[in-house]
Amino acid sequence: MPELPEVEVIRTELNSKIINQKIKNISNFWHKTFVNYCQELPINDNIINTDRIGKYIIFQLENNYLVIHLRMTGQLIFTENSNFSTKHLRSSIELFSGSYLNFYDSRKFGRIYHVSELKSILSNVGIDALSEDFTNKHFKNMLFKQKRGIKSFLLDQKYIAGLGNIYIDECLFLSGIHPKKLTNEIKNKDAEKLYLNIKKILNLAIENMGTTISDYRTTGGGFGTNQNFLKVYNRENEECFRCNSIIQKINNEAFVYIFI
DNA sequence: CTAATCACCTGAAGGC
DNA sequence: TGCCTTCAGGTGATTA
Repeated sequence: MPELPEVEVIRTELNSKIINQKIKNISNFWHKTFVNYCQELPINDNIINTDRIGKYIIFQLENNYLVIHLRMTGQLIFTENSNFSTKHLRSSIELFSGSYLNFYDSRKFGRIYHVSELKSILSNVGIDALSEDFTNKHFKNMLFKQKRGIKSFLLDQKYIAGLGNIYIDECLFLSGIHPKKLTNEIKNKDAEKLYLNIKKILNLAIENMGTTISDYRTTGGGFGTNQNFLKVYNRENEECFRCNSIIQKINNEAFVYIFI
């Protein structure tokens, strides 16, 4: 499912395609997908810039923003003409260039918000995991103030934004930390290791164009390749690469792995 | 405060 | 073939 790396690949690809393009029309085919907090649709607005916080993609318009969350199955597909599939098409942004940015979403969980202020949507979203302001010190401050399972903490977007099941499992595995380990009991050295692995694994996944397990696609409809390098996610009942024991799943929530 | 559960939705996969 | 159940899991709301 799309997490920070997938969303960042999509944002980067779109950046070169839609900046300085003018919106001609927006068509919506599922009543909940497009959430308009403004008076009108942003027709005739220029797309000035793109940004990303956690799993949210942000299009800065002239006076307001489009904020997109793909949730589980959302896809943003860019096409240069009107010859495209309408299966699972929930929203379509037509540009004056004749191109379309189409939002496909089989499960209908994804959203496009049209807002005049970002805080109306992003007020509960914490610091982006790849932000330069997200430092090791900042991480440890948040970590040691909590007393909860480390995976649950990392999943909570109000502290660190962008991590989901795939990359949390990979980061914890690489750091040798059990997903249910309590945050306040994690050793200083392990916390630092985890911090560095978060940055490392996210950046590697971006280089690999994201992880395609089922629905994630790049804006041209292509697959990522990072699924070929996963060490623990999606490997239930397979042998651990480190100790050869069998990887087990707990509560649909996390993976357990046994160390030598 | 945290944890657990449900709701939102659909399609794929597996059992019978 | 077909019906039924389970599972995938991001987020927000609700309950304990």
